[in-house]
Amino acid sequence: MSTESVADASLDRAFLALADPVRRALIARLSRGAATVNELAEPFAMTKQGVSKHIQVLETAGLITRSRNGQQRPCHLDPVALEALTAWIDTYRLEAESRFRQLDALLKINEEGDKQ
Amino acid sequence: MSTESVADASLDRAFLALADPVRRALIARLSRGAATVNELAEPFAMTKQGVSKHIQVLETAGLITRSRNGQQRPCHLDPVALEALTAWIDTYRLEAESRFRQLDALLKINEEGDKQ
DNA sequence: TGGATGATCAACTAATCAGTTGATCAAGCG
DNA sequence: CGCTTGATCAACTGATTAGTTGATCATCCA
Repeated sequence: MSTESVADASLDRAFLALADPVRRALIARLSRGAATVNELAEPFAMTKQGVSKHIQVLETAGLITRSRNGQQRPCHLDPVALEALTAWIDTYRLEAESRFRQLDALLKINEEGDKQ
Repeated sequence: MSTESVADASLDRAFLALADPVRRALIARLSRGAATVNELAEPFAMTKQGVSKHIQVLETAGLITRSRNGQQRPCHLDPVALEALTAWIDTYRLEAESRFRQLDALLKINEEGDKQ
């Protein structure tokens, strides 16, 4: 296993970006389609600057991209970036699950042995 | 879609726990089997107290559990907690991917129309 | 009992983060 | 050109985080 996969600073930014309910709500909204800062800011009891900062965090983390439409700069969710995160988690989740299954099997064998 | 799924404070803690290379390395190590604080601390240029704090963050986030073996308190990775995170991400990733496919199909139809 | 070991608690510092206000930039419109 | 609107930049405050040192707790063992 490469050490990079845990020391990668882009994972720092991506997971940190998800560690905030406002940013998760932004992602949930963007999964239903692109939106501008004003549209994204509307549901929140927060200034537009505040939301803009959150969006910058998401963009720096690579989770969203921006386009240009006149004055507006719509945000788009990037599914590929999200997949990189699930891929990281699954690497270790599946390894741990595999271990658990082996352990269960081992315990079962010992139980059978005890009966005899 | 429930609003809780983005405002859940346990997701805050879990994603924040992953937003640190030391803690990700601990998870990578624990995916290969349980380990004590001393064992986990060994590879790091950090005090044991520092590593112990990271472990507490992981435990509070629900990503690991502790058991008791005499003096030792081994850490175990919890695959179920990891799966909750991939499940959250996948909800929005799949939705966004589905949108992208629809958009691609739409563009393709317009291209065909232009030819005629 | 008394010492060694695994691990945590408490207090402190330096750095980072969330949110605000006020100013600024850039594009559209009369 | 002037004015409005979408969005960002800059500076600042309060809260949280990462890491340290020193002390304490709990368990094992001679």
